[in-house]
Parts: sequence; C-alpha cells; structure tokens
Amino acid sequence: MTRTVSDSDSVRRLNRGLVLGGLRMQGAQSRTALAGLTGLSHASITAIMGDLLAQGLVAELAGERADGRSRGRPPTNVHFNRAAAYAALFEIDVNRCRLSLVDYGGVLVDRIETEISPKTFEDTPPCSFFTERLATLTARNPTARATLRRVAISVQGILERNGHGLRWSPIQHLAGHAFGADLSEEIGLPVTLHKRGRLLAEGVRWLDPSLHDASVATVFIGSTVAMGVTFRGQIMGRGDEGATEFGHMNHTPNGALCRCGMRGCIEAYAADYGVLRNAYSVPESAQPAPAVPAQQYSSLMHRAETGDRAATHAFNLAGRAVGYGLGRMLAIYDPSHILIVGPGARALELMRPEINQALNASLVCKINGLPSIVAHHDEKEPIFRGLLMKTLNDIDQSDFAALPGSEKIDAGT
Amino acid sequence: MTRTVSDSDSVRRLNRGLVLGGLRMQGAQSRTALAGLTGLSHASITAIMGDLLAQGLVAELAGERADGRSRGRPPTNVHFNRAAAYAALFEIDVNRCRLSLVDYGGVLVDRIETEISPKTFEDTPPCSFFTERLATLTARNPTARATLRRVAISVQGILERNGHGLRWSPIQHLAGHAFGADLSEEIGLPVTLHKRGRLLAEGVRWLDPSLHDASVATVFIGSTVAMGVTFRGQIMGRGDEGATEFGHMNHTPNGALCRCGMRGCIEAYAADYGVLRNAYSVPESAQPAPAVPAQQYSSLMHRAETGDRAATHAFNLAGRAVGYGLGRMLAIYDPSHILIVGPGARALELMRPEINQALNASLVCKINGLPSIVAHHDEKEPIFRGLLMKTLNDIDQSDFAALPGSEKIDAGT
DNA sequence: AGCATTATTTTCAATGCTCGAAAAAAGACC
DNA sequence: GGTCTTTTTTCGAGCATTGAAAATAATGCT
Repeated sequence: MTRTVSDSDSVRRLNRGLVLGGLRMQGAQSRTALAGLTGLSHASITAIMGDLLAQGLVAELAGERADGRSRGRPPTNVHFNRAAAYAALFEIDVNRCRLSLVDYGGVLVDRIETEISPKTFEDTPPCSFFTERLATLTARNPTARATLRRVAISVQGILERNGHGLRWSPIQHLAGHAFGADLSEEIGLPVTLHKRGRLLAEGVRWLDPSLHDASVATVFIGSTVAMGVTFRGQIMGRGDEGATEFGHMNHTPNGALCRCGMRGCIEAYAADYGVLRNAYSVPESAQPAPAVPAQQYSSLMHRAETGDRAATHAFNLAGRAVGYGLGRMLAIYDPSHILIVGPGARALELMRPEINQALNASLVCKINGLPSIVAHHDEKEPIFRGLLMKTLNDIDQSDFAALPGSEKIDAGT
Repeated sequence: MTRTVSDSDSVRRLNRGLVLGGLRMQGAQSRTALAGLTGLSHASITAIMGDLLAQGLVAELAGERADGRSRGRPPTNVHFNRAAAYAALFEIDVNRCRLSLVDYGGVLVDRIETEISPKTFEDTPPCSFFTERLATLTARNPTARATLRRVAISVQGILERNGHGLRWSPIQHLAGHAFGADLSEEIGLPVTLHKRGRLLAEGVRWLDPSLHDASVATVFIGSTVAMGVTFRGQIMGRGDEGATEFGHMNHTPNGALCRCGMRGCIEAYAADYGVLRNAYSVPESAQPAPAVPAQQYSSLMHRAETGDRAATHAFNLAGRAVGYGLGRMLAIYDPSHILIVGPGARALELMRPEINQALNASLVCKINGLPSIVAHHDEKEPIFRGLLMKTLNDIDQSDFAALPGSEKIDAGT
C-alpha cells in the first residue's frame, strides 16, 4: 500500500507547492529569486507562474524594488493575490473567543471578539456557537464568503483521535461534541482543529526564520503550561496523534492538585496558579484558582526578583518541575532549540537555577551539556500567527498546488 | 534552500526505490504483484525491472508458484540478486562482539564472534579492532570484498551528534574515539553507527508486518532498559538527534544509583541489576552489579511468580519506574503500540499492575484510556534483524535507487 | 489435436514536465 | 543612440509515466 509519487502530475504539484511555499516564506519576490530559492530552472518558474497568474492565485507587483544596483532589466515581483481565498480562524480560550477573517495574503480583514463564560457552551452547542459567529462574519464580508476555503479552530485540551472534536478540554462543556465534523457538514467547508500548544510551535517557526527548519521545543508558561514540538521544520504528529501534553506530564507522584484533576502535573507547579498557590503556602491539595489576574502574576515575579523568600521559593518549585520535565523529554526527544514563551517567559531567569539543577540530574545533559534555553518574550501572538500560517500553507499545498480540474477536496476535518 | 525534487530523474529514483522497497518488504514476487504494491503501471514496472535486471541487482526466479489457481500465463517472480552487494554488520555488546557478513538478499554468509573484556579497547584502539576483524572476514570471503558496500555498527550509549563516534558508552573505553569516521577513511566505505535501542525498533518493524508502518514504542528490558521509537514506520531522528535514552530518563530525583553514574534512572529500577538489588534489599546507593547471570534473573522472576514477597516487591518497583516513564513519554509522544521485548518481557505481567497504576496518574491515560502494552518474547534477534534491514534498505535507497552513472556516494558515516 | 480462456508481460504512441541554451525585453550608463 | 546588464520568455530535446493493444504462456474443454 505504499503510496506512489510518480507521474508527471505529481511532479508539477510538487513544484507548484515549492513555488507557493517560497512565496509564503519569503514574501513578494522576482521570478529569478524564486528560481534560486526553489532550485527550479527559470524556464519552469515561468511556466508555473504563468499558470498561477492565469488562475488568479498570484499577481504581479507593479512597484518593484532591487536591493542595491539597478543595472539590467528590473525584476517584476510576484506575490499572492489577496482575494484568491479567505480563511476564518477561531481562537477559543477559557474566557474569550476570537474569530478572524484573513485573506490569502495573510492580511487580517475583519475580527469578532466574544467573551466566554463557563456557561457559554452549556447553553449553546459548540457547533451553533461557531456557525452563528461565522454567519455574522460572512454577512459583513460578502465578497469573502464565496472564496472562503477553510475554517480553523485553535483549541485547548486533548483532541479526539480523528480530529473531529475534543475528548477533554479546560474550556467548560466544549469536549464531547464532534463540533469540527458538525461544523464542516453545516457549512460545507473543511474545518480543522488545532491544539494550541502545537500552533505555538508553528507560529514560532514563522516568526523566527532561523527556526523555520529547525527542531524546536516551544514551551508556553502562563495560565497553563503547554509545549509544541517541531522536528526539522515539521510539526510532529498529525491532527490527532503526537500531540504533546507537556503541562500534564507527571512531575511528582501524588503531588500538587492540577486544574485537570490529576495530581503532580508540571502545570500544577509551573502555571501561574501553581506559583501563586505555593507563594502563599496554600496546601498543594487545594483547588487551583480558576483564573489569575495578569498583574497579580507579574507582581509575584517582581517580588521574587527583589528577593522575597516565599515568591522565590514558589518559582524555584516551578523551575524544578519544568526542569525535570525537560530532562525527561530530552530522554525521548532532543531538539536543537528550547524556547520559553508566554507570560511566564519573564520568569525564566528566576527558574533557571532549578531548571539547570534538574537537567544536571539527567544523563543526556551530563553527556551533551545543558541545552540552551531561551525566552522569547517579545513574540506577539505566536498562536494566531501559527494558526494563520498553518491554514494558509494548507490551502497552498492541498488546494492550489494541485492543478485546477483535478480538484479532490477532502471536505471535513 | 528548499531542496528540489523535480526533474524526471528524481521521479525515476523514487520509483526505483519504491520497487526495491516492495521487494524488500514482500520478498520475491511477480511484476504484476509489484505493480499493485507500488501503484505503478505495469508498463513502468517492466521498464524499471529491465534496468534492474541489466544492472544485475535483481534476478528472475525460475521456479514460480501461484497461490491457488493456475490458469493463465504463469508469473515470473523476481527477487534480489544476492551477489549484487554485501554488508558487514558489527554488534558490539559489553562482553562480546559479533561481525556478520550478509549478502544483498539478506542471507547470512559468514560470522565472527569475539569475547570482549573491559580491557579490550584499552589496549586496542576501536578502529584497529574493527579493521582487523573486517580483514579476517574479507580474507575468508574474497568474492564479497569487491562488492562490500557498507559497514554498520550497533552500539550502546550516546552518539556524537555527527554520528562519527560515541560520547558515552557502557562499553569501556569505546567512547571518545571517532572510530566511525576513522574506519570509514581506513577502508573507503560508508560506516554507520546505530544505537541499539533504535535498531530494536527497526527490527520489530520488519519482524511483525502489522507494525511496519505503525507508530511503535519498543521497550527493551534486560541488562539495560532501552527504547526505540518509530513514527508511522519512520525511525524518528537521524543518526544523532532524536535518539531515545528511555532507560536513563529520571524516575525519582536522587533515587537509586544507576550504572551510568546518575541517580534515579528508570534502568536503575527496572533492569536486571536493579530488580536484583531491590529483591535482596541492597541499598539503592550500592554500586550496581556489573553483570547478572541470566538464570539468576529468571529465577527471580520465578520466585515472584510463585509469591515470594521480596521478589514481588522488586518487580513492583520496576513496574512503577517503567509505568511512570511510559506515562511521561505519552505526554510527549503517543504511539499506537507499545511493545516490551528482551529477557524482562517475561516479567511484564509481574509489573503490569504497577505500570497501570502509574499510567492512571497521567491525564493522557485518564482521557484516552490505558494504552495496550504487549510483550513480544519470541522475537529472535530483533537487533540483528534491524541492523540488517536498515542497512540493506539504505543500500537500496541510497545506492541503487539512483541511476547508474550518476553515482554520488557519500562515503563516511 | 485444436481452439478458447485466462493471466502475465511487453510494446507502442501520446502526454506532460523539466532543463539548457538562446533570444527577447527593459532599463541604466556613457 | 549604442552598449551593458539583468530578468524573462521561447524553443527544442530528453525522459518517465500511462493506457491500450499486442504478445506470450500455460490450462481446460471438445
């Protein structure tokens, strides 16, 4: 049952994909630049670009710009035709939902934000919730409706293996519905669910070019602890399998109570609520706070930075949990980069001593040395970015790399 | 710098690789069967097979056999021409070295076994050790010498990132030499080093067809604890990166002393010496026994099976270590199959209650249910098998899938 | 024996893609 | 206006795949 990648049609699809990918990665550029980037000949680029132009997927950019010299024939830059497609992107959090309409060029066109309460999905089935907002959006943007190609949803929790819904989620009443499949059926478009932690990894990949093809573990620390992993530029695992649940990796048997109901998860020590609980010497068995205000978390960091014993201790415990978690991860998967992002990234230096000490207890670190762990606090919206780029890239490769006429759309997630 | 896979040469290489892969997986078969297996047309199979025959890589099999009916023209089976290539395979263990000469059909041609002592590599540099044995082997098999294409070495320990040698190894004095690169230079052939645990995964993949393209974590329990992982039939990671060090994942901070010198590794509880130590209530901080006789280990199992308290307790501790380790792995990587192999596989049922209890402490298992964990004790020589198939497959895909004339051999590891 | 049937392989012409080389295009420079 | 330089396009050649038709090689029936 090995899949064949053989006929000349596949070659063309591959090369179209290469061209679109180059454009996605480097932005508007000349045909010559694309030839260099993709390794294809100028002749092939001309042929492929002719098709793409005829299909209206790309457009020639009037104003062209050579970097330094301006000797010979000036290059004609090409870039995505923004109107060629649209995507609707949902980001669901515990307390808010954001729906963004983006065009094929990756530009934000419209956005709807909604507050969510624990009762939201108790009263409204998730599918209706999404459908309603989508209807509002398309009503406001009639031109986009016709060429809307994808709906992608960023979720937290554990996905069904088939990707149709969630098995578990910290967002109340969201799990247990196959809302991805339902929504797809309802609107007749592919709907994909993405785990938030994995989008983080995708976003980081696009925001920092040096990480685009690297093996990276991106750890989010904030109201939760999550990790997304890439392996040489590929996100590991498909929709369902391979999702990482780093925040809920066990740190200590029968340890602190986690929001998920288990005990001893890394998150229960390293997420904001865990640090808060330990800083105030609340028993580990106490129910976690439902939400921690941002300034309370950041004042905790400030106290630790200025020497407060209790706060320091709490961050030490957090560092220890993260450190042992990373050390255990390294025994399975050893990425070339480890990034810490999210509100907790600012606390990296507070945690680092304990992280390093924990890592030193692992053979891999003893042999290979400590991995470099860096904080990226200035990334703005890596999750949105990840959702955006992943979805557009998916449109490029699945829909547009194939020749028109042989459209074989897998509707559904 | 995206790599191009474009011109018609690549297509042919891909399809030749597909054909060779089909032959490798299913053995001798007719052209029609290959067409079905690879998805290529009969015409293409004929063309490709013509080339392969002309190159002497495959041969037509005289005696052909249809399964049931024998109506039409009888099929002509093709299979590998055994003399087309040879590979030399080293398996280095703590106390023995085995060098096997295999032909392109995977048949064992000759074998040299040597005892190893802790002083072996103190007196002799590893490279000379390998060169000597290789010289003996080729002297005995002059015909194979000319078409020897690969030397592959199964090792234990942590590889250098470039794969040229070992950074650390339980085999004395083997680490610290770039013996892979040296040997390659010496004999002018590619030499590859493979971590034993990963070959295990590769071997299991070939021994059980249902696992060939699955995502599997294979855990070896015996004198060490090791794990090899496949992801949809691909071994994760390249030569260096992505190697798993499951046995040395931390189980308990400052726990039992491991052979590697660290404390609290899973191996220190679950390998034979760990179980032995706990069964006899030797302090956890005691230096591990250098080697445990097989019958001592198996009598320990027998005692536990017949209710001996101390032995049962020791296996409980082992199960707990393995269980928490697997639970922690599941937070990063969630394979569809978990296999236990090696001498310790017989003890799976002794360990299972504690394994399950540990897994139940992880959120992933709570949500997805316990993974199925099965023992494969009847596998014979999965490591040799893995080394063999990986090496032959590498010859197929790297050397022979490319058209003759455009040979671009990367000598060296 | 002879002919129809069945199944595997090979042959053949058509299609489509890439590539290198050469030509064309579009300005800048003098 | 002519020369240079750099980007694009054009053109013919080469190759691999494919579907359909032909060839091949037995078996089974009359």
